Amino acid sequence: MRYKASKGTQDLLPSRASAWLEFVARADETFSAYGYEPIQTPVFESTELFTRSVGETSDVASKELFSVRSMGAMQAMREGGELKSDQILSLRPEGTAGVVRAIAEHTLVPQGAAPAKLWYAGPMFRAERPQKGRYREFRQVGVECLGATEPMADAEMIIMCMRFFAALGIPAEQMTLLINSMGDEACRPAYTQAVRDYETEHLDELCDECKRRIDTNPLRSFDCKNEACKRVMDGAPRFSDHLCESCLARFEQVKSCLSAAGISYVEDPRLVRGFDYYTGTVFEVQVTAGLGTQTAIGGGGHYDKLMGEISGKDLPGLGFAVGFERIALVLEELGIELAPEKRPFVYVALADAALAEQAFGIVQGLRDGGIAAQMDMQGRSLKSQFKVAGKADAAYVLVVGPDELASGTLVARNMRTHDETPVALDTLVEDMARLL
RNA sequence: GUGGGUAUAGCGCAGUUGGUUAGCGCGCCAGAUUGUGGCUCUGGAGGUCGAGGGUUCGAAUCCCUUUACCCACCCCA
Repeated sequence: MRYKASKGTQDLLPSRASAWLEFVARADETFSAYGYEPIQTPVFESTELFTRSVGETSDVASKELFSVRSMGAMQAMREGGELKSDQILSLRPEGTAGVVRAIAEHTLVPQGAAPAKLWYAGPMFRAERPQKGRYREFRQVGVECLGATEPMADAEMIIMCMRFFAALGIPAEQMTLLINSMGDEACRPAYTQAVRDYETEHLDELCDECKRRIDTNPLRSFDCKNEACKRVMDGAPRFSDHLCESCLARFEQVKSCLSAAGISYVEDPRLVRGFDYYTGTVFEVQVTAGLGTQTAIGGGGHYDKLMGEISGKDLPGLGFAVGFERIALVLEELGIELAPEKRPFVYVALADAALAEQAFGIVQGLRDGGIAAQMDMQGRSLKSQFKVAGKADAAYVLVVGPDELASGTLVARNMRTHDETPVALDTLVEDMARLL
Protein backbone atom coordinates (compact mmCIF):
# COMPACT_ATOMS: atom_id res chain seq x y z
CA MET A 1 0.00 0.00 0.00
CA ARG A 2 1.56 3.22 -1.12
CA TYR A 3 -0.37 5.69 0.98
CA LYS A 4 -1.94 5.19 4.37
CA ALA A 5 -3.81 7.40 6.77
CA SER A 6 -1.27 9.27 8.89
CA LYS A 7 -0.35 8.09 12.35
CA GLY A 8 -3.18 8.51 14.81
CA THR A 9 -5.76 9.34 12.14
CA GLN A 10 -8.44 7.10 10.81
CA ASP A 11 -10.96 6.90 8.02
CA LEU A 12 -14.52 6.83 9.24
CA LEU A 13 -15.93 4.06 7.07
CA PRO A 14 -19.67 4.11 6.36
CA SER A 15 -20.91 2.64 9.62
CA ARG A 16 -18.63 4.81 11.75
CA ALA A 17 -19.29 7.87 9.61
CA SER A 18 -23.02 7.28 10.00
CA ALA A 19 -22.54 6.98 13.74
CA TRP A 20 -20.78 10.36 13.71
CA LEU A 21 -23.71 11.96 11.88
CA GLU A 22 -26.11 10.45 14.37
CA PHE A 23 -23.90 11.57 17.25
CA VAL A 24 -24.09 15.13 15.96
CA ALA A 25 -27.84 14.86 15.32
CA ARG A 26 -28.46 13.79 18.92
CA ALA A 27 -26.24 16.59 20.16
CA ASP A 28 -28.34 19.07 18.19
CA GLU A 29 -31.54 17.56 19.52
CA THR A 30 -30.34 17.64 23.13
CA PHE A 31 -28.64 21.02 23.17
CA SER A 32 -31.27 22.90 21.18
CA ALA A 33 -33.78 22.04 23.90
CA TYR A 34 -31.61 24.16 26.21
CA GLY A 35 -31.45 27.05 23.78
CA TYR A 36 -28.07 26.27 22.23
CA GLU A 37 -27.36 27.10 18.61
CA PRO A 38 -24.70 25.63 16.33
CA ILE A 39 -21.44 27.36 15.46
CA GLN A 40 -18.56 26.27 13.29
CA THR A 41 -15.17 27.86 13.77
CA PRO A 42 -12.02 27.33 11.68
CA VAL A 43 -10.01 24.16 12.12
CA PHE A 44 -6.81 26.20 12.28
CA GLU A 45 -6.19 29.47 14.02
CA SER A 46 -3.33 31.54 15.32
CA THR A 47 -1.07 29.36 17.45
CA GLU A 48 -1.00 32.04 20.07
CA LEU A 49 -4.77 31.84 20.56
CA PHE A 50 -4.39 28.23 21.62
CA THR A 51 -1.31 28.58 23.75
CA ARG A 52 -2.73 31.53 25.64
CA SER A 53 -6.06 29.89 26.33
CA VAL A 54 -4.94 26.38 27.18
CA GLY A 55 -1.92 27.64 29.09
CA GLU A 56 1.59 27.92 27.73
CA THR A 57 2.99 25.38 30.14
CA SER A 58 0.31 22.77 29.54
CA ASP A 59 1.33 19.68 27.59
CA VAL A 60 -1.14 20.44 24.85
CA ALA A 61 0.32 23.86 24.16
CA SER A 62 3.95 23.02 24.75
CA LYS A 63 4.30 19.85 22.69
CA GLU A 64 1.07 18.58 21.19
CA LEU A 65 0.08 21.31 18.75
CA PHE A 66 0.22 20.57 15.04
CA SER A 67 1.62 23.66 13.41
CA VAL A 68 0.39 24.81 10.03
CA ARG A 69 2.37 26.86 7.51
CA SER A 70 1.48 27.74 3.97
CA MET A 71 4.04 26.59 1.43
CA GLY A 72 4.59 30.26 0.59
CA ALA A 73 5.41 31.06 4.19
CA MET A 74 7.75 28.07 4.35
CA GLN A 75 9.51 29.32 1.24
CA ALA A 76 9.86 32.79 2.67
CA MET A 77 11.24 31.34 5.87
CA ARG A 78 13.78 29.23 3.99
CA GLU A 79 14.95 32.38 2.28
CA GLY A 80 15.65 33.89 5.65
CA GLY A 81 12.45 35.83 6.20
CA GLU A 82 10.55 35.86 9.46
CA LEU A 83 6.97 34.73 9.80
CA LYS A 84 4.42 37.22 10.96
CA SER A 85 2.28 36.10 13.85
CA ASP A 86 -0.74 35.68 11.58
CA GLN A 87 1.30 33.16 9.58
CA ILE A 88 2.02 31.06 12.66
CA LEU A 89 -0.98 28.79 12.78
CA SER A 90 -1.98 25.57 14.47
CA LEU A 91 -4.69 22.99 14.11
CA ARG A 92 -7.11 23.38 17.00
CA PRO A 93 -6.41 21.03 19.92
CA GLU A 94 -9.81 21.73 21.48
CA GLY A 95 -12.91 23.72 20.67
CA THR A 96 -13.28 26.32 23.39
CA ALA A 97 -10.63 28.80 22.31
CA GLY A 98 -12.06 29.21 18.82
CA VAL A 99 -15.63 29.62 20.03
CA VAL A 100 -14.67 32.18 22.64
CA ARG A 101 -12.62 34.05 20.04
CA ALA A 102 -15.59 34.04 17.66
CA ILE A 103 -17.91 35.33 20.37
CA ALA A 104 -15.52 38.17 21.04
CA GLU A 105 -14.85 38.91 17.38
CA HIS A 106 -18.54 39.11 16.48
CA THR A 107 -19.68 40.63 19.77
CA LEU A 108 -22.18 37.86 20.34
CA VAL A 109 -22.60 39.00 23.92
CA PRO A 110 -23.09 42.79 23.83
CA GLN A 111 -23.02 44.52 27.17
CA GLY A 112 -26.00 43.52 29.24
CA ALA A 113 -27.12 40.88 26.78
CA ALA A 114 -28.24 37.38 27.60
CA PRO A 115 -25.55 34.69 27.49
CA ALA A 116 -24.33 33.28 24.19
CA LYS A 117 -25.13 29.57 24.07
CA LEU A 118 -23.36 27.71 21.32
CA TRP A 119 -22.51 24.13 20.41
CA TYR A 120 -20.01 22.80 17.91
CA ALA A 121 -18.92 19.53 16.40
CA GLY A 122 -15.79 18.63 14.51
CA PRO A 123 -12.26 17.28 14.49
CA MET A 124 -9.56 18.32 16.97
CA PHE A 125 -5.83 17.61 16.67
CA ARG A 126 -3.14 16.76 19.16
CA ALA A 127 0.28 15.41 18.28
CA GLU A 128 0.35 12.65 20.86
CA ARG A 129 1.44 9.05 20.56
CA PRO A 130 -1.80 7.25 19.74
CA GLN A 131 -3.26 4.50 21.85
CA LYS A 132 -6.68 3.12 22.66
CA GLY A 133 -9.16 5.97 22.95
CA ARG A 134 -6.54 8.56 22.08
CA TYR A 135 -5.89 9.74 18.56
CA ARG A 136 -4.10 12.58 16.81
CA GLU A 137 -7.24 13.53 15.01
CA PHE A 138 -10.36 12.98 17.05
CA ARG A 139 -13.85 14.37 17.01
CA GLN A 140 -15.74 16.20 19.67
CA VAL A 141 -19.00 17.90 20.19
CA GLY A 142 -18.93 20.61 22.79
CA VAL A 143 -20.91 23.51 24.12
CA GLU A 144 -19.95 26.90 25.43
CA CYS A 145 -22.06 29.35 27.39
CA LEU A 146 -20.56 32.81 27.73
CA GLY A 147 -21.94 35.45 30.03
CA ALA A 148 -23.54 33.24 32.63
CA THR A 149 -22.45 33.74 36.20
CA GLU A 150 -25.03 31.94 38.28
CA PRO A 151 -24.12 28.62 39.88
CA MET A 152 -27.39 27.32 38.51
CA ALA A 153 -25.89 27.68 35.03
CA ASP A 154 -23.07 25.36 36.07
CA ALA A 155 -25.60 22.81 37.26
CA GLU A 156 -27.65 23.14 34.11
CA MET A 157 -24.60 22.54 31.98
CA ILE A 158 -23.73 19.37 33.87
CA ILE A 159 -27.32 18.16 33.63
CA MET A 160 -27.37 18.84 29.90
CA CYS A 161 -24.17 16.87 29.52
CA MET A 162 -25.67 13.89 31.32
CA ARG A 163 -28.82 14.18 29.20
CA PHE A 164 -26.65 13.98 26.12
CA PHE A 165 -25.06 10.75 27.30
CA ALA A 166 -28.52 9.39 27.99
CA ALA A 167 -29.60 10.40 24.49
CA LEU A 168 -26.67 8.42 23.13
CA GLY A 169 -27.97 5.38 24.96
CA ILE A 170 -25.30 5.06 27.64
CA PRO A 171 -26.92 3.66 30.79
CA ALA A 172 -26.51 5.88 33.84
CA GLU A 173 -25.05 3.03 35.87
CA GLN A 174 -22.13 2.81 33.45
CA MET A 175 -21.04 6.36 34.19
CA THR A 176 -19.56 8.25 37.09
CA LEU A 177 -19.89 12.01 37.27
CA LEU A 178 -17.00 13.59 39.13
CA ILE A 179 -17.17 17.20 40.25
CA ASN A 180 -14.83 19.56 42.01
CA SER A 181 -14.15 23.23 42.40
CA MET A 182 -10.87 24.71 41.23
CA GLY A 183 -11.38 27.93 43.15
CA ASP A 184 -10.89 31.36 41.68
CA GLU A 185 -8.38 34.19 41.69
CA ALA A 186 -9.18 34.87 45.33
CA CYS A 187 -8.41 31.43 46.68
CA ARG A 188 -6.52 29.44 44.06
CA PRO A 189 -3.06 31.05 44.41
CA ALA A 190 -2.97 30.37 48.15
CA TYR A 191 -4.19 26.84 47.67
CA THR A 192 -1.71 26.13 44.90
CA GLN A 193 1.05 27.34 47.18
CA ALA A 194 -0.21 25.13 50.00
CA VAL A 195 -0.09 22.10 47.70
CA ARG A 196 3.35 23.10 46.45
CA ASP A 197 4.60 23.36 50.02
CA TYR A 198 3.12 20.00 50.85
CA GLU A 199 4.72 18.38 47.80
CA THR A 200 8.03 19.97 48.62
CA GLU A 201 7.88 18.33 52.04
CA HIS A 202 7.30 14.96 50.35
CA LEU A 203 9.64 15.58 47.44
CA ASP A 204 11.53 12.29 47.64
CA GLU A 205 8.32 10.28 47.51
CA LEU A 206 7.10 11.80 44.25
CA CYS A 207 7.82 10.59 40.71
CA ASP A 208 10.19 12.57 38.50
CA GLU A 209 7.35 13.98 36.48
CA CYS A 210 5.63 15.39 39.57
CA LYS A 211 8.89 16.81 40.85
CA ARG A 212 9.47 18.53 37.54
CA ARG A 213 6.15 20.36 37.49
CA ILE A 214 6.07 21.23 41.16
CA ASP A 215 6.71 24.88 40.29
CA THR A 216 4.65 25.17 37.13
CA ASN A 217 1.61 23.11 37.97
CA PRO A 218 1.62 21.36 41.34
CA LEU A 219 -2.09 20.53 41.12
CA ARG A 220 -1.52 18.13 38.25
CA SER A 221 -0.03 15.62 40.67
CA PHE A 222 -3.57 14.89 41.83
CA ASP A 223 -4.05 13.21 38.46
CA CYS A 224 -0.82 11.20 38.55
CA LYS A 225 -1.29 7.46 38.23
CA ASN A 226 1.91 6.59 40.01
CA GLU A 227 0.98 4.66 43.19
CA ALA A 228 3.47 6.47 45.40
CA CYS A 229 2.24 9.84 44.19
CA LYS A 230 -1.34 8.80 44.77
CA ARG A 231 -0.51 7.92 48.37
CA VAL A 232 1.25 11.22 48.90
CA MET A 233 -1.52 13.21 47.27
CA ASP A 234 -4.15 11.48 49.37
CA GLY A 235 -2.75 13.42 52.28
CA ALA A 236 -2.41 16.71 50.42
CA PRO A 237 -4.45 19.76 51.36
CA ARG A 238 -7.97 19.61 49.95
CA PHE A 239 -9.31 22.46 47.91
CA SER A 240 -12.61 22.09 49.70
CA ASP A 241 -10.85 23.28 52.86
CA HIS A 242 -9.26 26.25 51.11
CA LEU A 243 -12.07 27.61 48.96
CA CYS A 244 -12.97 31.21 49.57
CA GLU A 245 -16.44 32.01 50.81
CA SER A 246 -17.92 32.79 47.41
CA CYS A 247 -16.44 29.70 45.76
CA LEU A 248 -17.64 27.53 48.59
CA ALA A 249 -21.16 28.93 48.43
CA ARG A 250 -21.19 28.58 44.69
CA PHE A 251 -20.04 24.98 44.78
CA GLU A 252 -22.63 24.13 47.43
CA GLN A 253 -25.38 25.55 45.27
CA VAL A 254 -24.21 23.63 42.21
CA LYS A 255 -24.34 20.44 44.24
CA SER A 256 -27.78 21.09 45.62
CA CYS A 257 -29.09 21.86 42.11
CA LEU A 258 -27.68 18.57 40.89
CA SER A 259 -29.22 16.66 43.77
CA ALA A 260 -32.56 18.34 43.18
CA ALA A 261 -32.39 17.22 39.55
CA GLY A 262 -31.74 13.67 40.64
CA ILE A 263 -28.22 13.61 39.22
CA SER A 264 -25.86 11.49 41.24
CA TYR A 265 -22.27 12.66 41.44
CA VAL A 266 -19.07 12.00 43.26
CA GLU A 267 -17.23 14.92 44.75
CA ASP A 268 -13.59 14.32 43.85
CA PRO A 269 -11.13 16.75 45.40
CA ARG A 270 -8.43 15.26 43.20
CA LEU A 271 -10.21 16.11 39.96
CA VAL A 272 -8.10 18.61 38.02
CA ARG A 273 -8.50 19.41 34.38
CA GLY A 274 -5.67 19.68 31.92
CA PHE A 275 -6.35 23.15 30.66
CA ASP A 276 -5.31 26.12 32.72
CA TYR A 277 -8.36 28.23 32.00
CA TYR A 278 -10.73 26.49 34.37
CA THR A 279 -11.84 28.19 37.57
CA GLY A 280 -14.62 27.18 39.92
CA THR A 281 -16.75 24.20 39.03
CA VAL A 282 -15.14 21.46 36.97
CA PHE A 283 -16.52 18.06 36.09
CA GLU A 284 -15.65 14.93 34.22
CA VAL A 285 -17.67 11.87 33.25
CA GLN A 286 -15.91 8.54 33.40
CA VAL A 287 -16.81 5.06 32.29
CA THR A 288 -15.25 1.73 33.09
CA ALA A 289 -15.99 -0.15 29.90
CA GLY A 290 -14.10 -0.28 26.66
CA LEU A 291 -11.56 2.49 26.83
CA GLY A 292 -8.38 0.77 27.88
CA THR A 293 -6.72 2.98 30.42
CA GLN A 294 -8.55 6.07 29.30
CA THR A 295 -11.69 6.66 31.31
CA ALA A 296 -13.03 10.12 30.50
CA ILE A 297 -15.74 10.44 27.87
CA GLY A 298 -16.48 14.07 28.54
CA GLY A 299 -15.58 16.91 30.78
CA GLY A 300 -15.62 20.61 31.24
CA GLY A 301 -16.22 23.36 33.68
CA HIS A 302 -16.34 27.01 34.44
CA TYR A 303 -13.80 29.57 33.25
CA ASP A 304 -13.74 33.17 34.43
CA LYS A 305 -10.62 34.54 32.80
CA LEU A 306 -10.44 32.98 29.36
CA MET A 307 -12.42 35.67 27.56
CA GLY A 308 -10.30 38.33 29.21
CA GLU A 309 -7.19 36.49 28.11
CA ILE A 310 -8.40 36.44 24.51
CA SER A 311 -10.20 39.75 24.12
CA GLY A 312 -9.13 41.86 27.04
CA LYS A 313 -12.66 42.01 28.36
CA ASP A 314 -13.66 39.58 31.07
CA LEU A 315 -16.75 37.49 30.56
CA PRO A 316 -17.31 34.32 32.56
CA GLY A 317 -18.02 31.18 30.62
CA LEU A 318 -18.56 27.50 30.97
CA GLY A 319 -18.59 24.54 28.68
CA PHE A 320 -17.78 20.91 28.12
CA ALA A 321 -16.71 18.59 25.33
CA VAL A 322 -17.50 14.97 24.59
CA GLY A 323 -15.20 12.72 22.56
CA PHE A 324 -16.83 10.84 19.72
CA GLU A 325 -14.24 8.10 19.32
CA ARG A 326 -14.39 7.25 23.01
CA ILE A 327 -18.17 7.18 22.94
CA ALA A 328 -17.98 4.84 19.95
CA LEU A 329 -15.66 2.50 21.88
CA VAL A 330 -17.94 2.50 24.90
CA LEU A 331 -21.08 1.88 22.86
CA GLU A 332 -19.38 -0.94 21.00
CA GLU A 333 -18.35 -2.50 24.29
CA LEU A 334 -21.92 -2.22 25.58
CA GLY A 335 -23.37 -3.60 22.35
CA ILE A 336 -25.29 -0.39 21.64
CA GLU A 337 -25.60 0.78 18.07
CA LEU A 338 -25.56 4.45 17.16
CA ALA A 339 -27.03 4.63 13.68
CA PRO A 340 -29.38 6.90 11.80
CA GLU A 341 -32.56 5.32 10.51
CA LYS A 342 -31.91 3.71 7.15
CA ARG A 343 -33.85 4.99 4.21
CA PRO A 344 -35.69 2.17 2.44
CA PHE A 345 -34.88 1.81 -1.24
CA VAL A 346 -36.00 0.01 -4.36
CA TYR A 347 -33.62 -2.13 -6.39
CA VAL A 348 -34.48 -2.34 -10.06
CA ALA A 349 -33.36 -5.67 -11.49
CA LEU A 350 -32.94 -6.45 -15.18
CA ALA A 351 -34.11 -9.75 -16.57
CA ASP A 352 -32.24 -8.93 -19.74
CA ALA A 353 -29.15 -6.74 -19.98
CA ALA A 354 -30.47 -5.29 -23.23
CA LEU A 355 -33.15 -3.46 -21.22
CA ALA A 356 -30.62 -1.46 -19.23
CA GLU A 357 -31.63 1.85 -20.76
CA GLN A 358 -35.32 1.36 -20.02
CA ALA A 359 -34.46 0.37 -16.47
CA PHE A 360 -32.19 3.39 -16.20
CA GLY A 361 -35.16 5.58 -17.07
CA ILE A 362 -37.33 3.86 -14.50
CA VAL A 363 -34.70 4.34 -11.80
CA GLN A 364 -34.37 8.04 -12.60
CA GLY A 365 -38.14 8.37 -12.51
CA LEU A 366 -38.31 6.83 -9.06
CA ARG A 367 -35.62 9.14 -7.74
CA ASP A 368 -37.27 12.19 -9.24
CA GLY A 369 -40.40 11.05 -7.44
CA GLY A 370 -38.52 11.04 -4.13
CA ILE A 371 -37.94 7.31 -3.91
CA ALA A 372 -34.44 5.98 -3.33
CA ALA A 373 -33.53 3.55 -6.08
CA GLN A 374 -30.55 1.60 -7.35
CA MET A 375 -29.80 -0.67 -10.26
CA ASP A 376 -27.03 -2.87 -11.54
CA MET A 377 -24.91 -1.57 -14.40
CA GLN A 378 -22.42 -4.40 -14.57
CA GLY A 379 -24.60 -6.83 -16.48
CA ARG A 380 -24.98 -9.25 -13.59
CA SER A 381 -27.33 -12.17 -13.82
CA LEU A 382 -30.82 -11.69 -12.42
CA LYS A 383 -30.01 -14.09 -9.62
CA SER A 384 -26.91 -12.13 -8.79
CA GLN A 385 -28.86 -8.87 -8.83
CA PHE A 386 -31.24 -10.31 -6.25
CA LYS A 387 -28.28 -11.34 -4.18
CA VAL A 388 -26.82 -7.86 -4.28
CA ALA A 389 -30.22 -6.33 -3.49
CA GLY A 390 -30.68 -8.66 -0.53
CA LYS A 391 -27.22 -7.90 0.76
CA ALA A 392 -27.76 -4.16 0.49
CA ASP A 393 -31.02 -4.61 2.34
CA ALA A 394 -33.30 -3.35 -0.41
CA ALA A 395 -36.94 -3.04 0.66
CA TYR A 396 -38.26 -4.02 -2.77
CA VAL A 397 -36.92 -5.42 -5.99
CA LEU A 398 -38.65 -4.38 -9.20
CA VAL A 399 -38.05 -6.79 -12.05
CA VAL A 400 -37.84 -5.24 -15.50
CA GLY A 401 -38.13 -7.71 -18.36
CA PRO A 402 -39.62 -7.96 -21.81
CA ASP A 403 -42.96 -9.28 -20.47
CA GLU A 404 -43.28 -6.51 -17.92
CA LEU A 405 -42.51 -3.78 -20.41
CA ALA A 406 -44.98 -5.27 -22.86
CA SER A 407 -47.78 -5.43 -20.28
CA GLY A 408 -46.85 -2.15 -18.58
CA THR A 409 -46.93 -3.86 -15.20
CA LEU A 410 -43.89 -4.58 -13.06
CA VAL A 411 -43.70 -6.93 -10.12
CA ALA A 412 -42.50 -5.48 -6.83
CA ARG A 413 -41.06 -8.14 -4.58
CA ASN A 414 -40.94 -7.35 -0.87
CA MET A 415 -37.57 -8.68 0.20
CA ARG A 416 -38.67 -9.27 3.79
CA THR A 417 -42.02 -10.96 3.31
CA HIS A 418 -41.47 -12.32 -0.22
CA ASP A 419 -44.87 -10.88 -1.20
CA GLU A 420 -45.07 -9.85 -4.82
CA THR A 421 -47.28 -6.92 -5.79
CA PRO A 422 -48.02 -5.94 -9.38
CA VAL A 423 -47.50 -2.22 -9.98
CA ALA A 424 -48.40 -0.33 -13.13
CA LEU A 425 -45.57 1.57 -14.81
CA ASP A 426 -47.87 4.58 -15.15
CA THR A 427 -48.38 4.89 -11.42
CA LEU A 428 -45.03 3.46 -10.34
CA VAL A 429 -43.95 6.34 -8.11
CA GLU A 430 -47.27 6.55 -6.26
CA ASP A 431 -47.52 2.79 -5.84
CA MET A 432 -43.97 2.37 -4.60
CA ALA A 433 -44.36 5.33 -2.25
CA ARG A 434 -47.38 3.56 -0.76
CA LEU A 435 -45.54 0.25 -0.40
CA LEU A 436 -42.50 1.81 1.25
C1' G B 1 9.76 11.55 23.84
C1' U B 2 10.20 6.24 26.63
C1' G B 3 8.87 0.99 26.97
C1' G B 4 6.35 -3.77 25.37
C1' G B 5 3.76 -6.55 21.50
C1' U B 6 2.25 -7.71 16.50
C1' A B 7 2.95 -8.01 10.98
C1' U B 8 0.91 -14.74 6.44
C1' A B 9 -5.46 -13.90 0.76
C1' G B 10 -10.43 -8.45 1.18
C1' C B 11 -11.29 -9.62 6.85
C1' G B 12 -10.12 -13.00 11.10
C1' C B 13 -6.37 -16.56 11.86
C1' A B 14 -3.24 -21.53 11.63
C1' G B 15 1.46 -22.80 10.05
C1' U B 16 9.33 -24.76 14.60
C1' U B 17 14.10 -29.83 15.56
C1' G B 18 14.20 -24.72 8.29
C1' G B 19 12.16 -29.21 3.24
C1' U B 20 10.15 -28.43 -2.12
C1' U B 21 2.55 -26.99 -5.17
C1' A B 22 1.68 -21.88 2.04
C1' G B 23 -3.44 -23.66 4.61
C1' C B 24 -8.41 -22.89 7.37
C1' G B 25 -12.94 -19.94 8.40
C1' C B 26 -15.71 -15.84 6.63
C1' G B 27 -16.21 -12.89 2.34
C1' C B 28 -15.98 -12.69 -3.21
C1' C B 29 -17.21 -15.03 -8.30
C1' A B 30 -19.74 -19.04 -10.99
C1' G B 31 -22.94 -23.28 -11.27
C1' A B 32 -26.71 -26.73 -9.25
C1' U B 33 -32.01 -23.51 -9.93
C1' U B 34 -30.93 -21.19 -18.58
C1' G B 35 -36.52 -14.61 -15.15
C1' U B 36 -35.97 -14.24 -8.60
C1' G B 37 -31.85 -13.14 -2.80
C1' G B 38 -30.91 -14.86 2.35
C1' C B 39 -30.16 -22.00 3.50
C1' U B 40 -27.40 -26.17 1.28
C1' C B 41 -23.96 -28.46 -2.07
C1' U B 42 -20.08 -28.20 -5.98
C1' G B 43 -16.34 -25.59 -8.38
C1' G B 44 -13.22 -21.14 -8.95
C1' A B 45 -10.41 -16.61 -8.36
C1' G B 46 -7.35 -14.27 -4.97
C1' G B 47 -0.70 -14.34 -1.52
C1' U B 48 6.26 -9.94 -3.48
C1' C B 49 4.33 -14.72 4.00
C1' G B 50 5.36 -5.90 6.10
C1' A B 51 10.22 -4.18 3.58
C1' G B 52 15.69 -4.78 2.87
C1' G B 53 19.93 -7.68 3.73
C1' G B 54 22.35 -12.22 5.67
C1' U B 55 23.04 -17.72 6.99
C1' U B 56 21.74 -22.33 4.07
C1' C B 57 21.51 -27.00 -1.15
C1' G B 58 16.77 -24.99 0.65
C1' A B 59 13.78 -19.59 4.84
C1' A B 60 6.89 -17.70 6.38
C1' U B 61 10.19 -20.42 9.93
C1' C B 62 17.06 -18.72 12.05
C1' C B 63 20.16 -13.77 12.43
C1' C B 64 20.64 -8.33 11.52
C1' U B 65 18.44 -3.75 9.92
C1' U B 66 14.10 -1.05 8.90
C1' U B 67 8.95 0.48 8.49
C1' A B 68 4.00 0.35 9.96
C1' C B 69 0.31 -0.67 13.37
C1' C B 70 -1.40 -1.91 18.37
C1' C B 71 -0.96 -1.43 23.70
C1' A B 72 1.08 1.15 27.88
C1' C B 73 3.79 5.58 30.22
C1' C B 74 3.04 10.89 29.72
C1' C B 75 -1.35 13.75 28.74
C1' C B 76 -6.41 14.17 27.61
C1' A B 77 -11.99 13.68 24.74
